[in-house]
Amino acid sequence: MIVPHRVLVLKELADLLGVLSHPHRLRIIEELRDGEHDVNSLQAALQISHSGVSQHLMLLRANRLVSERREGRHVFYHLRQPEIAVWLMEATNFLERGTVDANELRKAIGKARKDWSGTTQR
Amino acid sequence: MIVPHRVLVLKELADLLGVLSHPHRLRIIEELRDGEHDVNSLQAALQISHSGVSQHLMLLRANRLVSERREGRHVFYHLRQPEIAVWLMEATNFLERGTVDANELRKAIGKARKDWSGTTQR
DNA sequence: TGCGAATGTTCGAATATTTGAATATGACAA
DNA sequence: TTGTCATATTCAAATATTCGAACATTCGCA
Repeated sequence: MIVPHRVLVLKELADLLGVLSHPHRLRIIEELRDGEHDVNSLQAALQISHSGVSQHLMLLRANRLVSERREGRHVFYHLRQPEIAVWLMEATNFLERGTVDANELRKAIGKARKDWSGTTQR
Repeated sequence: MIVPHRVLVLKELADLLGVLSHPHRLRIIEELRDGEHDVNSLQAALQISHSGVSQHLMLLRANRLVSERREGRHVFYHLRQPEIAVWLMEATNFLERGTVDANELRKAIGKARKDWSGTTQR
């Protein structure tokens, strides 16, 4: 039995997950969680080349995860749907998969959750 | 300021999302949502080569998303954390991103949600 | 024992993603 | 207007992913 709408939705969902599946892009989303930032401040936070930041932002923009606001020569980016950051954080529940040292990871997850809790806008 | 535990967690999270970001693997997770299936029945459902199914299962297994139960010459797979299927379904909220025809996608999402609701195993 | 069905593994070609370097644009300040 | 800073875009190399075909293994049954 062919179920075309499922196939379509799963394709879209896979694309979305693919866009999200990069540490730098997750960091960007994390940074934008508590409000807008310009490219410079993102670059400072991520410690990668500005062209890298720019390209990741381009991908996020193309997939409508962020949008921009220009102000003079600065471009400020913000999350279109801040709830996505909350949703991503829930994924830490599924994270203990034994690929790195389990204890170290568990501790890191605990700390990260603490960092993240309560800071999300809206 | 360097925040190593965040980097670690985001790396892990990105890996997880990467594993999930393939339509066939999402289909497998969807199929397994309501209980275990063997490779054959998954292949019948997905309509791809058995080696494809096998390779996707291998990846899911390596990332501890599924586990197996052998019974004679059959191998039955099930989700380690069925809640992950529920979590994935929530992502359909973020899906309307304009990459395909928005109306068509909206309709498909509606149907898929209907299919999915209520069927998930505890 | 030997055959066939169910599953797993390996390989290489095709394709996609990531990266940094180089170049371009556009706005502000002097 | 000229220079410079913030951001975008393009390109090509390096790397990773996906896929099907071929081969391997294991189990159950005749």
